[in-house]
Amino acid sequence: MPGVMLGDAVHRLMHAYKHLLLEGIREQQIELPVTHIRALKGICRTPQTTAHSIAQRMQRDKAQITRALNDLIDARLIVKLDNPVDRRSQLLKPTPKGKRVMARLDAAEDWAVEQLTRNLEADELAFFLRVSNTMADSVKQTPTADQGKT
Amino acid sequence: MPGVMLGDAVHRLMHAYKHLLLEGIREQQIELPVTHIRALKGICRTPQTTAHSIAQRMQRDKAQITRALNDLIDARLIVKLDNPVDRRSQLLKPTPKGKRVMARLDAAEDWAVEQLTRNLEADELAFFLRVSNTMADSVKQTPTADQGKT
DNA sequence: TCTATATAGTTGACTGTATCAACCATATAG
DNA sequence: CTATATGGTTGATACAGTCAACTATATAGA
Repeated sequence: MPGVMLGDAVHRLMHAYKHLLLEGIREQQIELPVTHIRALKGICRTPQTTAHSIAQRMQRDKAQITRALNDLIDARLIVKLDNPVDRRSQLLKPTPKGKRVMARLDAAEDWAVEQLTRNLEADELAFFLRVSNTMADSVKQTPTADQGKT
Repeated sequence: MPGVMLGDAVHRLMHAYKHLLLEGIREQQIELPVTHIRALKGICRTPQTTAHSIAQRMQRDKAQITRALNDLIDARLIVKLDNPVDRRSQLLKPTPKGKRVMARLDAAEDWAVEQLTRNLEADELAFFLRVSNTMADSVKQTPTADQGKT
């Protein structure tokens, strides 16, 4: 009967990760919520990104992305450039400052992940990732309440 | 470099679980946020529970618990009884209605877990739980934010 | 006993996360 | 040209999490 335990396990893990990450980030003297960090990471990692593609990759509501992006722009971490092929959207690009912050963010995340996984072997972590993604993916197959929103 | 992937994996899984759970709950025609459900479950499972012990078990802020408990009381799902051994606290007990709701909640959660784990073997799930808990637990060993703070 | 401190719980204020619906501008199919 | 789809913005709202101040009771120590 793992029914009860799975929910708690996920919840606990989520908090553990989030708090470690925030701790690492504070150490880097950066003040950004986790959502913003994830968005910035997406932008730094993929060139030619738009708000839409970020929203898709993060599987988040585009409204949330818009607001996170605005904060990142206010903080001078990213800029919007006109998209030559579609005037509705803009391409997102990190500023030099954004890249510097990203580097420190990566360090913070590495540290957080290291804390989280220090009692694990590499193969255990790989296994975890595989199973975790299998579970997350199995939602998409859900027949009921399928609204297919992208 | 699993650094990046772990965060996303946890995030994705958390959402998948939450949404499945809420979907199952809606199907049972119950309207309760996840926090409330987790609190109610804690109360139903353990006799002689207090707000404090719920907060501890869920690792949540006691303020949050207070409010969730109030909602559960308003919904006539639990009651507070005077604690004979400590007049500062009250014992929490599900009402008959609370127990009935809990049963349906269990069904909803079972369904959600089943959706989530349908592509997994039992041993994979067990392994996942072990690894997940190992990670969540490793936070507690953290030398508490003492990493070369400037 | 009186006092200090710890604990259980409540409340207010605030931040962050997630979602929905309405809306604007541009793109594109017919 | 019109209808519709898409990218993005905004407002509103609900949930989640946290912190600090506060009340009341409990308990240890001088």
